[in-house]
Amino acid sequence: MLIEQTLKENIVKAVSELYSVEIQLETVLIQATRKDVEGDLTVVVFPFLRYSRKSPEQTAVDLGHFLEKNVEDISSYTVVRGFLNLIIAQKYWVKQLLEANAAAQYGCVAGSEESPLIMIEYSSPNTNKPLHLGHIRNNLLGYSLAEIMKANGNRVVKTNIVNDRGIHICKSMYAWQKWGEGKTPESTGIKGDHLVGEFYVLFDQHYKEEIRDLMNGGLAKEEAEQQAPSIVAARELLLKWEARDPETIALWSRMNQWVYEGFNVTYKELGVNFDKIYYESETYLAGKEEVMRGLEAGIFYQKEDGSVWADLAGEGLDQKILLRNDGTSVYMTQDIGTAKLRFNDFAIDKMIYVVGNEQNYHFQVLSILLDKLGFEWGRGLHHFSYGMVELPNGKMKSREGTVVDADDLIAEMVEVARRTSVELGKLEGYSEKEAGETYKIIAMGALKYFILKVDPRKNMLFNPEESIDFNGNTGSFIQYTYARIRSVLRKAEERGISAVLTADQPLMLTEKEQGLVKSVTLFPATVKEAGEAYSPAFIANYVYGLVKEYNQFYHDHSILAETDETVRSFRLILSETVSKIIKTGMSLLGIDVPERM
RNA sequence: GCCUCGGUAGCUCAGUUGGAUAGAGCAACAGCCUUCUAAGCUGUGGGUCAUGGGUUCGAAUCCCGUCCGGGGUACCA
Repeated sequence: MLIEQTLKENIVKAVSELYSVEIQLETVLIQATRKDVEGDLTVVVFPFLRYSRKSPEQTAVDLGHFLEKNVEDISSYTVVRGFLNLIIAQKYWVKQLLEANAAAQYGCVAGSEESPLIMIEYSSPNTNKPLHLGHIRNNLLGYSLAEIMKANGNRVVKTNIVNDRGIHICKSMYAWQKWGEGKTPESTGIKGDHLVGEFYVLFDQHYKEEIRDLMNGGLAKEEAEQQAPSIVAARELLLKWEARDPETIALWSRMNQWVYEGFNVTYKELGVNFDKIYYESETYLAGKEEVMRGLEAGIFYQKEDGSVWADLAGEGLDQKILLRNDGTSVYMTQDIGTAKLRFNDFAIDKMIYVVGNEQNYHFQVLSILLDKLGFEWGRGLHHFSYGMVELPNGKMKSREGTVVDADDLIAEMVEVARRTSVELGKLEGYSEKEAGETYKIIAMGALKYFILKVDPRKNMLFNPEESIDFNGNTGSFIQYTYARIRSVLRKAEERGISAVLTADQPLMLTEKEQGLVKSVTLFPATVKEAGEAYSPAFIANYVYGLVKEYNQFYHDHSILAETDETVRSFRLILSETVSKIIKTGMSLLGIDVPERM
């Protein structure tokens, strides 16, 4: 059992005995002692002054005396400026370390059949263009979130809603029909999603030209935008699609298939996957049905032109359109249908949507609408909202071509990792295949960590020139530390050194060793906290802190050369435990760690 | 206009439920490879935590105002 809990209980007892007041366990605050002050854990005594009616110093002494007497692992205490600093017996830290090292999945809670079922939606691409940097952030956050939720003992279903229908797809389809010359991924050697994306761009180019020509011919901008032949043709395709025109459907399936094959390659590179994929083309009708049901039930209302609306004035919001006057559905309609199908398919306890913060309003409304429609889970939807990725020259705009393509970025990261590794003379003796795999692990580690270490809620800046970094607070630094520990452990094995240690063995720990063990014991709380706050960044920054601390320890202490067997055993176990935590922590971020680098 | 989220070192970012003297990395400068991997370690310089008030033993953190920026705001997804 962790000592914090014992301490809290004893402080409650102490306050009761000394000052005759019963306080709540939660009001007791215990934190790690500052590095420059003697002690391990610090009790903040200020909240108790009103009960003790004494000075902070005197109150701290009262409590310190009580704890020293009543808690076995407390060896002594100091009082500095009203803070009670407890010094904990070294034996306790050794015991904690041995427990951590022996645990099968230290810091993680095993789930069961009865564990809450959490569905996490992430990725959710449109099928008219390849994935870009913004999608990468989404995918990494979603995957990591799922891993963290699992580590906290939940059952998790990862899901993806593919926006496979709509005017955007028809634009690519029309461009391909008109200018495609029968090109396919096979005939051109171009990845399917990129090929379709090229036609989307092509469409936009022609569309813009047409608008310009029409405006030169005297039309107003709005009229030109409506009358341009390309957009008229794309709309026709959409109508044909809705009417299930066989030829249109065939082209639609064919081009979407190209995109899926392309996406799957990128997903594999990113290391993300899904348990269940929904397609908008299969859910939007269910949404329409729900809206019509709501209309009949009087929850929604219809305007003269036939469009269907929700009045959310009572919620402090506006009017929201749900069906256009031609009966076609909008974004919201589809999400209603998708949500309904999901809750039919799975016994979901909690639904989490990983979607950018530009859609905060959308999810606020979705939650209310589902609630109005009588779904008791409507209010419980959780929108995991994250900020945008910005480039040095501003936002990414796909139409303006200022996007960082996911595949290009990954390829570039791998290349830089390879070059750096070769320059540093690492991986000698590795086969080309082994080395290639390691470059990939390093490259993806750098990319993933760079994105996940940032607080999801905030917008983040990505500078392609500077961000591809392998030094400092990076995934590579963490991987490097892991590889080095593994190397030490291999050497120990080669030399026939094994670690033998029990908690009772007398041991004088150095300040760095003790600090490191303390950080190790924080890991389970970190995972739990991250699970509640849904924050991979919390895990990332913890792991970095631990690794930094380990590196300092590593440079100050020899591990293998130590002559004292007890000390050497302790350091070996400490190193091994740290490496296990690195591996677990990084896996919660979806990052692999290499045995060598 | 209204709603919402941000503003911490030159740059990119941390900062647990309010706790002690605000922390890393990058960039700059100076050191450290014959030992277990130098993708590392050590040191120096760098801060009005946007700003003004409030709450209290104590505020980067909570509340209010102001300034700046992102996003949203009735038929794009």
